[in-house]
Formats: sequence, structure tokens, C-alpha cells
Amino acid sequence: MATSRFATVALNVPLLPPLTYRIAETMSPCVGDRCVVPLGRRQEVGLIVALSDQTTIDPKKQKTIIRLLNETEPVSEIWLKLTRFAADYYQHSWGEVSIAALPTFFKTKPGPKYEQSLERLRKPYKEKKIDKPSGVLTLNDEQQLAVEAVDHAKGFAPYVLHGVTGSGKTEVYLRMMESLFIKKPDAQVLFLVPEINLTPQLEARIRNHFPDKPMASLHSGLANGERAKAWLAAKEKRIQILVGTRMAIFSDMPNLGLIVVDEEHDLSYKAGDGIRYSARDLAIKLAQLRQIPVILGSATPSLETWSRVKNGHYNLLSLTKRAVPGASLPTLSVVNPKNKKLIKGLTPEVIDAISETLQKKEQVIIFLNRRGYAPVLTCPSCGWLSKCPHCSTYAVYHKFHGKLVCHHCGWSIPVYSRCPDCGNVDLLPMGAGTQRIEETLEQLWPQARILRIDRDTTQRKNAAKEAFDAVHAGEVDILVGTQMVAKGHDFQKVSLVVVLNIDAQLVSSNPRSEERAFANLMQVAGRAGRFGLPAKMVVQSRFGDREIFAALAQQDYNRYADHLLKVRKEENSVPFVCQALLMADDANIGKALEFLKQALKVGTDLLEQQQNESVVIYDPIPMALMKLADKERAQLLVEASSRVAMGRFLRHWYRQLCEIGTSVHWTMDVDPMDV
DNA sequence: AGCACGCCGACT
DNA sequence: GTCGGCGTGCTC
Repeated sequence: MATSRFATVALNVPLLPPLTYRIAETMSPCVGDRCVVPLGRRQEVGLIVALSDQTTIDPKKQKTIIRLLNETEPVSEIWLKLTRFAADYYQHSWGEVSIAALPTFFKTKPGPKYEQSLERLRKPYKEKKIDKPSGVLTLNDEQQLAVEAVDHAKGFAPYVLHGVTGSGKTEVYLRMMESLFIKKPDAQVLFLVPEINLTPQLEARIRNHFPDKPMASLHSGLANGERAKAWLAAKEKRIQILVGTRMAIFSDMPNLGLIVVDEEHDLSYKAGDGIRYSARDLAIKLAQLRQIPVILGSATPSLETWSRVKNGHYNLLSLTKRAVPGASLPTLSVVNPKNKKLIKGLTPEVIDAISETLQKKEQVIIFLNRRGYAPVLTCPSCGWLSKCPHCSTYAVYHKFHGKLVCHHCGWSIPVYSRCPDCGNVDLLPMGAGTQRIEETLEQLWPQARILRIDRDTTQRKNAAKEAFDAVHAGEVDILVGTQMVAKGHDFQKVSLVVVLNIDAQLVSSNPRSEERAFANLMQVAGRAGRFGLPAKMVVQSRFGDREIFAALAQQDYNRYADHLLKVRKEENSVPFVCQALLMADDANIGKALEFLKQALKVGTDLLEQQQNESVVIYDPIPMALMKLADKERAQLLVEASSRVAMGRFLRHWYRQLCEIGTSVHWTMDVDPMDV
């Protein structure tokens, strides 16, 4: 076979399509190989995406590949297709996406110890101890049906596994994997999870179930070397099961036979910086490219996913029964704190319910989505407020560390002993976070054993695990914390769940906010009454008559999802429209807005020229959190009636935006989560 | 994105 | 006279 003379190379450069390089006589590269090429004055690692015998490039411009990096197999054609799709969809160059998708080791120019490092990466994983061989659980009929449906699937087959908490979704995933391995013993499985440190027992459970299937995990908590190792092991088929966070979607698994996206509604699947991709959406694309099944699992599927079930694009697998025998739903009561005598923010109903539960020697969970002691510190004499100097928000008072901390930019300062404006020594915390509730609980029930779980108490490695273990062991009477208290743990003796301060999420301007509130409420409700104890849930809210609480009382996701879809349809909101967000930031909001105004003008002209009537561009507005880390931010919302129309517009618009070329920094977010 | 080139203000 | 500010433009 004649060797090609030119290679087209994707490089991590914005806007730039892959560039064509000469191939030295001594090289015989493949599509998918990495290489080092000259680019301007520097040298970069690129990815060969095509080979050819001729080129239209001016010979004076032509340069030659410096080094071919083919000590590892080239990336697969499907991997290239996936990154190319992501590049087009999220408006970046192919090179930006494909190079960024590689672990650091594979995208940096090889140093003198490159070969040794590669060798080290290929060292086999240490055999992990198996705690106990897992017993064979009997599946109920719904679970059995779900497993069989996927077992019989041919080619690309997207499924939604909708199961209430405690309905045994994990067991179903395991059996789906099992039946794949029976048919194809060398198959690979990609198992995506939102955050790996909150699911420590999941990995162990998979390992116990498949003791002879090599497995690895891939997430941002790993060192660069570990990431490269897992990536390479997946690529070289030395592992068959990869459990990972969103970044794992860019693994190249040649024998991939099944993708699982657990808790598919979770926001962490959407990348918030750099290339803002959705790993869940790319998982669908990848399954399509590989012609395999993909399972989106959740107790509260996102409305995007639910609407695709409704219009027949995804197959629904329902688990309606709690797999744990004797498990019951908590009875819900919503208490309006308005006009009530509150004791440190707690209504009498909540206080009584806690006392009762403690008397019965059962456990209480208190869910409050706000960490710290108080969201703001104030001076009653002059009105001073603890503003963050770098953001348009307040610094949260953390009493135990004696600090004011900005939760947005991380700025922190030892707390003032007197008001910095007027010198008054009596500064007053306003509102309550988890720390303050913990303190209140200690005062009201001095004999109770209280444990707080939030980002502040779980920073240390294993801290989260130890805390949850303590709850399991029954060493805790009251567990108070943020969303973390709601993440999949089987607490035995919880018979009361209290929710404080959910109202902010019910009156937000973000259309997805209420949907998220519901997911949080359902999840935390699922913690109670797992083992036959009659359980109660008390929510403090001023909006007790809303549909959300009626649905929550019945644990009826379908009812609520259908209701929300109807509302969204009437409002012509997501998922009935596609959105993209253009965000600009600058030290000065005026400059950011000025850029967006130009962008609006350019976009409007473009739409006219395209005769594209299915796209609407709204006026630029300052963002809700206008100032963040000394940058003032504004945004421009674009809505389209279809992805195709949106894509057509964005592609041209993006080019023109680059040509505007102001000094203002800007980014684009396709399918944004925070509008 | 880098990294050059290039054309105007304040410095040894 | 040069050092350096960041606007503009290119990278096979």
C-alpha cells in the first residue's frame, strides 16, 4: 500500500480547522495517531484526522510532522466522530475538543522519560480485595422486565430507567451488565455517575458483582498519571468496566457494549467551564455511533429526558415498587412558617416532630440547602452587610472557623469583631445555614447526638464515608446537612425528614429551579421509612398549595413531570425550545453589554439574511450574579424552535463574533443550565 | 489560545 | 532615543 504524503492534523486552537502537514518518508501514520507538529513558532501535539496524497495548500506554507506518537493505538474512528460532533454542537474547533478530551499525559509533548512513563502507565492494576461475593438477589417482575428489554435490544437503543428511590436500580444495572457479559465476554461497559466520592459503595458493589471483570474509575479526583492509566487501560481493553464522572465520556472503549448514566438528571453531567458539554447528551450520541443500548437512570428524570420518553424517542422502563420489603412512603405535611412563633427559624410543628422522633429512639434528617452559619452578617446600628468585595453577593458567616467566606469566589477574611463602618461590636447573623441549625439543635436537644454533613465537614478524604458510616451504625440521632444528606445511602432508622428553606428554589426566575427542588425533595424523602418504620416528612414552606407538594405527598413523579411539561409548553420554555447563552465578562459591565449589543446586531442581521425565523435573540442583560471574582458579567439569550435551526445560526454567528474582535472576554453555552 | 508584529506614550 | 502597552492577525 502506498503511503500517504499529507496528514490533516487537529490542533487545540480556537476557530482553526485541522491543518495539513507533510509526512516524512520514514513515517507511516494512521488516522487517529497523535503527533508533534510545528505551529507558528511553537510545537504542539495534534491528532491526525485524515490522510491524503495531495493538498491545495501553498507549498511555501507546508511544514512536516516532527514526530509521530504511535506507541499507543490510534484513537478509534468512532471517538473521532464523537469529538467532531461535540465540536460542531458546542461551537468549538475539532482540535479544541479532541485534544482537550485526552488526559494530560497524552496531550503534552513527550519529555525524555516518555517511554518509561508509558511503560509505567501500562502496569496492571493491583487486584482489589473483594469484600464478600455478592449474594444473588431475586429480581421482581418489573426489574426482570427491564433487564430483558435491554437484553433483547438491537443496535442503538436509548432507555430511561425510572425507579423510585429504593426500587433497586443498581441491581438492574448490574444484571444488564451481566447479560451483556454472557453474550459478549470481552465487552466493555461505561458507567457514568455524577460525583464519584458520593457513591463510594457503588464501585464496591460493581466489583463484588463482577470479581473477574477488570475495572477502573476515572474522575477529576485522580492525579494526572492515574487518569492517563485508566484512559489507556480502557483504550487497550485491559479493563472492561469504567466507572467515571462526566470526563469519562471521552474514553475510547473499542468493545463498548453498554452505557449507563446513573442519576441522569444531575447537573454535574453538564460541564460549567471550558467546553460546556453535557456528558449525558454525548452518551446518547456515543451509543448511537456504537449502535448499543444506553440507560438513563433516575428517580426524577430531567424534563428534557421525560419529554423524549413522551414523544417516543426513548423507551421507558419503570420500577414502581420499592424493592426493600416493608418500605413505606413518608406522610407529608407542609407547614407555613408565616405568622408562626418561630424558635430560631423552626416552627412548633417541626420542633414537636423532632422531639417525638427522638423519644422513639429513631433518626431525624434535616435538609437545608445552605452551608455556613448565616448567609450574611449585618450591623444593626448602621446597616453594614458582609458583602464580598469581588462578587455581587454576600460573604457567608462561618462561625466555627471565625471567618467570612464568599461561596462564589472563595474569598475569605477573619470575621470582624466590630463593624468595619461604625465600630459597633454587636454584629448580627441573618438567616440560618447548616452550622446555625446544628447549633440550634444542640441547644434544644442537648442530649441528642447531632452530625452535620456538608461540603465543609467532608473536605478531608474519607470524611464523608466515616460520617455516613456513623449514621448507619446508629451513632447519630439527628443528621443535618445540604443535598449531601440525600445522596443514595440506606439509613436504617430514619423516620423523620425535615426540609427548611426550600422556598428560594420555588420562586426563582430559572425555569429549571422548581424541577430541581422537586428532585431534591423526592431524593431526601426517599431516605425515610426504608425499613418498615412509619415515617413523616415536614416541609417549611409558604407555598403549601403548589402542585409540587401534592405530587411529593404521593411520591408521584409522573404527575408532577406532566404538570411541569404542560407549564413549560404554555410558556414555550425548555425543552420545547433550544437555548444558547452568550456570556461576556469584563472589569466593566458597560463593555460587556456593549459587546453583547454588537452581537445582537450582528445576529439579527444574520437571521434576516438566512431568512431564519425559528431563532429569537433577546436583549442583553446583566447576569443574576452580576459580579463574580471581579468580573462583571452580562448575557444574551438565544432561543430556537429546533436544534437544526439553532446549529445553523450559531455556526455562522460564532464566526462573526470572533471577527468583532473586541478585548471583551466571552463564551458560549449551548443548552445552558443556568439561565 | 499563543505568539508575533506594530504603532503610540513615559522613561533610563 | 528605547521599553512596553495591548489592538490586530495568523497559525498548514
